[in-house]
Amino acid sequence: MKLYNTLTRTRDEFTTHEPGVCRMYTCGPTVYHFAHIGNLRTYIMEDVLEKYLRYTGLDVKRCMNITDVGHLTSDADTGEDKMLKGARREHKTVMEIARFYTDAFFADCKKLNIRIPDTVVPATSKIDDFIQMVEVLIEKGYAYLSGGNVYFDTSKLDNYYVFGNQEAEDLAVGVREGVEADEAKRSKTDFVLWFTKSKFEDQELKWESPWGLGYPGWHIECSAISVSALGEYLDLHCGGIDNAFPHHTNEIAQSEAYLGHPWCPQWFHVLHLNTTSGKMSKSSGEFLTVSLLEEKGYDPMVYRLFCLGSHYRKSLVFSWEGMDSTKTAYGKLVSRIAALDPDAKEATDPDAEKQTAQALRARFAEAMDNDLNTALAVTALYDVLKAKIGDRTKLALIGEFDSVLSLNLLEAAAKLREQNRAAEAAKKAADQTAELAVVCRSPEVDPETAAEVERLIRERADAKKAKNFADADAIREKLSAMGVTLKDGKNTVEWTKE
RNA sequence: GGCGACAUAGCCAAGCGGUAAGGCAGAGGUCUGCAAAACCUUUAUUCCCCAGUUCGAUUCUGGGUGUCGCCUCCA
Repeated sequence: MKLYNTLTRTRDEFTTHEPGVCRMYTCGPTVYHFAHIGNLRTYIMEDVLEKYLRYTGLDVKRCMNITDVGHLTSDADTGEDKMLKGARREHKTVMEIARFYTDAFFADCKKLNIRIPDTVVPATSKIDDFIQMVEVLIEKGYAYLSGGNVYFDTSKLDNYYVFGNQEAEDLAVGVREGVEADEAKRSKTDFVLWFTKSKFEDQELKWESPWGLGYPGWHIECSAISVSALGEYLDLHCGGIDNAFPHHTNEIAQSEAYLGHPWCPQWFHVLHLNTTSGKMSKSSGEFLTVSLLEEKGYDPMVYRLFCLGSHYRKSLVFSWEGMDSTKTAYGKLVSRIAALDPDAKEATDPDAEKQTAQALRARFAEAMDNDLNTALAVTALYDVLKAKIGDRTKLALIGEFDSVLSLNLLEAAAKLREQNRAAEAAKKAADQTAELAVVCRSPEVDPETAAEVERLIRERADAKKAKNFADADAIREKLSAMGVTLKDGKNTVEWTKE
């Protein structure tokens, strides 16, 4: 498989240190707020990558950290979030807040079919490891104490800017407002390993350390957690593109200084989800969550398909128009799969069938092998549907591909097939008795509304029978205003509600 | 100021030197009192602009233009 590597800036053949095993690390969320769908784009793409690596037969050992320390009370997010405000009002501790948003994050992952990594490590559970790593860095001469904090000395490295061709002099310190140069640093690229002088006044979590009461720097947690969970040789490190610098750059500096040898050869970065006005972020712009998408009537799978429709290394612009078109596409895809017969007869020419299936499989693999081309992998789904092979083979292939894409295709199709069967039965019964059957296709509608809708539908049917089409259309208009869509059959009317 | 990415139909999007996938929307058709849904058919002589390399460039090179991101909160 070829995968773009931010370190080499080329698409490299993906290899692992130990054959057959892939050690994969993912930067997890900072749990002081709900994850927005832009954060989740990165996790979706990483999830597809992990699942595809498994699909190719690799034993993936994956670890993710949870940042529950150090950034919980920065000034960027004061008073913005009601939950956080509420938590404060209710005198909840920072740990309770972290717990709450960690659970919320995993709940979102579940909705989006994102597999939870084997090992999930909250930063606060590994403070001893961080301290030990910082001690070693000081011992080895890579770190120094200044102004109460421990800093990493970037001047000790031969190559610090691994992800860019930037020179230290070209870095503009304080480009962003509110960022001040730290006078205690020897060099402006140095970064903090351990704080005892908190820059956040209400920092709640502090631990004893050889350098005094304090808390770890932002970068040390990923280095320490990764080494302790996955060992000295990592195969693949993932994260959002914004982490490339400074977070990942600093991780490499720390880890390699600590280990004394090269650490991770392959870096996978997902580009951002943008809104039309710019980047979606916690501190600015539109903030969209999975729950909000659901409230607006979008199945989380629609968002997953939206993400899969474009390449992870291109920034993706979110739009409601795009979501609508994806929603339609997803619905059609599921209904085409539902139309396949799971009990279809065996193929008449099994060899030809096998050959075609193999070609389709190859097309899927070729797409994914080519730097995770998920858009083409989705197209492979359509290729399966169009192929001249039996329904059972089609369903098997779709199931196989969906073990990687995780769009819930088979489950959604089975559900729809069940609904179709029920509607079919009602239709048959109606045809026999020649009485109108009203079939509701939106089971979540409350009984009162459903009864009212049914009453109107019957009224309309009577008007139609009397050839009073104006009244019939008026009733349909009324229903349409209620968000109800009708589908007329011979002796049945099926309806759905938004 | 420095570093980096991207530009393909009305919209989203693939394409990695051999003559423009796929999805959505649109158009035409079947069905229907009219609709809706579903299904079938159809939709880019051309890929931001200008040079160059090549038998051949959307793909490679150089130069423009535009959009976006990063430069110590960020996925």
